[in-house]
Amino acid sequence: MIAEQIADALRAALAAAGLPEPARLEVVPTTQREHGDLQSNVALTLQKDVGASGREIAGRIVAALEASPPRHVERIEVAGPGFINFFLAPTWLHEVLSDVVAAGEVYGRGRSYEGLRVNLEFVSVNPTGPLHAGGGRWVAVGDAIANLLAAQGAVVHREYYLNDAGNQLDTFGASLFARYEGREPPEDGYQGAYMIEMAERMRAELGGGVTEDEAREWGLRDAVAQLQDDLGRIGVHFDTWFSERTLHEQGKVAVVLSRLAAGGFTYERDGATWLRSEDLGDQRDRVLVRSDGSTTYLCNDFAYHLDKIERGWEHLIDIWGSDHHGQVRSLQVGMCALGVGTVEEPEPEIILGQFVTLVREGETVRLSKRTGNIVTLADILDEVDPDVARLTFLLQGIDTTQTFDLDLVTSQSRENPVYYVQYAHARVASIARKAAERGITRGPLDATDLSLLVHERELDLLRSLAEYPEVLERAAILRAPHRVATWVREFAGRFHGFYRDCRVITDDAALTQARLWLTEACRIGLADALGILGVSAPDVMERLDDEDEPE
RNA sequence: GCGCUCGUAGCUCAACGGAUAGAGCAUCUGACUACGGAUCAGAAGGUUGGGGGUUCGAAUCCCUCCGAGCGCGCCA
Repeated sequence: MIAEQIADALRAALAAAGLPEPARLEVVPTTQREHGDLQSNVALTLQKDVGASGREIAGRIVAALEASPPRHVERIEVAGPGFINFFLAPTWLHEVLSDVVAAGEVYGRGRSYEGLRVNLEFVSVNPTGPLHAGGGRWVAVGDAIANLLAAQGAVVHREYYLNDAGNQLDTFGASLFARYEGREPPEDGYQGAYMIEMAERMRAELGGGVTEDEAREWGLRDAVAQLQDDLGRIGVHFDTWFSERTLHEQGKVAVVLSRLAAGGFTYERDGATWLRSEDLGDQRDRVLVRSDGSTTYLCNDFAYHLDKIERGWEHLIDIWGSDHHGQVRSLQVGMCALGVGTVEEPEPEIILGQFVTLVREGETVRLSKRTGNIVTLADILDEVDPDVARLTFLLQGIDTTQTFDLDLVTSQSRENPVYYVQYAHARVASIARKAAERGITRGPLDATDLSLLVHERELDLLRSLAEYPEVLERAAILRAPHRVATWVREFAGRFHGFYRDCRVITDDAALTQARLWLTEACRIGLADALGILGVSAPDVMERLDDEDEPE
């Protein structure tokens, strides 16, 4: 990579000029063309240590650099308060094209997490009903993060934690049973209309004489089947559906309790067993075993996360809704007491996501599975492509609440950015088809004169491709798939601009060859980024007619 | 009351502590009888909620105030 080459040259120049080397030496793309291609702030960071102005230090560095200029560098200048700007010859971008094509499907992959065995748990909503629309955010984000980590060499396991034990399920069972018997569900039960349909299906399948226990079990299986169906429709597969019950059946919860007790982390009060979590850094102590002998969710969660470690996963990541932020510390300090993770690097890592606000006709739609006012993910998928749903959820970072306008996403789904990006991909494929029709095929890359690619549009595409590996790496490290979405939208925009200004198939055979290879590199970038996001990259898109235009 | 998260164009959102804060939508003006017009070019739109501080440099880090969301159970 050119940035590393220049960073190396900078280090040599610093040594030659008798200057110290900063802890972090940055060489990054410029934000403005007139500043060149790459910039370094190294002189600015040294001002205090060296006791000279940024411009003065930069001047000394540049003088040393120019004694033996790095490859591809045409010009170096000192700008502003002391930035060092590098103006590169287009040849560096032609090498990028070769790199992309040579790497093919693995272009952009990194090794930040090479070999790390990661267990990523996400979605994990209670099996008491369908996935609601906002849950789609966790589905899309979790799957994309899994892809990002895998692209950095991690071995990623997607896991769904099935809360098939505990109060929620009992309440759910009681509600279903009540509907089955034609009664209203309990006051604190599940009131949703889907429960009535579920009860009818159960009656059709099992007939009469069903007990409450049987109803709960049937409902559980039915709800899980629905969840799996919804997830299948949006194209997400979980490697493990982990049953909470097995933790109890295999005595894993009891083991956790005895280990914590043996470590002196627990005490008895008011007939309950408490964890000394405040001493460990939590806001207060937490109950592990209630006075009725049952274990709390937190206690079970310790057993669950310990089990993940025992199954061989080195790093645990959970994606939670922000309403659970109060539990993060409790879980992490407890795991620490159990010998998993440290204060500095706690396990599990928790990614907190803000909620989705659904808006319909300008009004916020309040969701509640309990009261039954629910818009499901399936409802959304009935109206839009899974690709549209996925990308919509991936457009923005998860640390702010997302407004999901149902009217916009459904009635104007054709204006969704997903089509903008997919269209770029389809255009590449279309060019290839058109070339084939005319009997033009790509020759060997090493026999292609890439130096013909000098149009600003062409160079912009290659600049984007050059940055892509770093975009992927940062997105993985920051757990921020929206960065990939941002990149691919910009890249698609650059492709559309190129398409307009640079005709690929022309009478100029040499230029046609070079541009065909360029479009191939673009295809690789588009397809890979879409793949990371879990969005398909079609070769053909349905033609839109004017009659389809909504008025 | 205490804690967590957030506040950027009319709207929805970007922006490794970097130079003049960027896109899309909406609005306005334009574009090839063309490799697919689900496209492209341009205009307009900002005191980054307010105020302090840290430093060469702050939307970003710290403090404070204002506003929003969410937590603070022997619920999950």
